[in-house]
Amino acid sequence: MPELPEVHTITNDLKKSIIGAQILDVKIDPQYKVIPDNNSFVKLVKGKKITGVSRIAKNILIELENTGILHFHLAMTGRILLRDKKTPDNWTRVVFLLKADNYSRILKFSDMRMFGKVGFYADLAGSNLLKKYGPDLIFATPDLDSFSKAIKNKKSSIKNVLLDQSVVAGLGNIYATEALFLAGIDPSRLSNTLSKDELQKLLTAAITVLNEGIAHRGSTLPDKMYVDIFGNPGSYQEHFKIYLKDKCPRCGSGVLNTKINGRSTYHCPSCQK
DNA sequence: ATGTTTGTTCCGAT
DNA sequence: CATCGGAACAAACA
Repeated sequence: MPELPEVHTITNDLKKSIIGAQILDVKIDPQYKVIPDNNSFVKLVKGKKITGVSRIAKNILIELENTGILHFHLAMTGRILLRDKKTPDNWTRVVFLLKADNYSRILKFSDMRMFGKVGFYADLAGSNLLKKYGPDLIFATPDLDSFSKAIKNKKSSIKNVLLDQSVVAGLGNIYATEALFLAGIDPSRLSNTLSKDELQKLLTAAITVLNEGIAHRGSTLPDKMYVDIFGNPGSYQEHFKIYLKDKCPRCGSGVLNTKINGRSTYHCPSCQK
């Protein structure tokens, strides 16, 4: 599910909602496995105070006073929910009981398909999170030269390269598809055939769609899987130009739905060259 | 029953 | 050894 805009929205909302709270208790579904292991996780996290919330690429980090970092990756169907009272939520895997001076809340990690990850790390260095990412398209926008170099270094379709988080961090299947439409580039083009001008358009388009996604609090597809921490859907899906579309909004041509490296791709054969 | 699905990692081929 | 593409991870829905 979540690409950068969804993860960014969740991170910002958590930042406003849970900093200063103490984690009174942690419950893990015994069928579910966290890192390093369920027993150690509970021991390490229980009783700790939350001092910060941040995002690295599509990872959410909750900093705990003096002890370390809670790490969440939502993958395809992960959710983080903040509830005021006990509420039945599907696919709940880990539950944190939070207590602050003026409230008690329940923080839940839910994940239908269980591709996501929950872990505790004593520090960032132990987490691998610092190594594998290219520049964050929102926090550390690359300049054209470094973007070009990273893109041309790869031998694959431009769509596939945009999904490679070690090239640039943040795009997923939907926003990469939208960015390529906005830039007028055929997603199946080999990345090393793009001109400087096309790369500039693509970089600008990628940053634009991610910012618009954030402004609309993310995208919720027809399956309703993505919701924010309050359980509310995003609305950027109402502004998709090409993803899931039949007709090109620019020229009216039929949109082609193809697969590139196994991922569903939409493009206009007339507007994207 | 079969084919889809917002992400990432691992493995075999090149 | 590095890189790429496909399979796998697992669950629900049409």
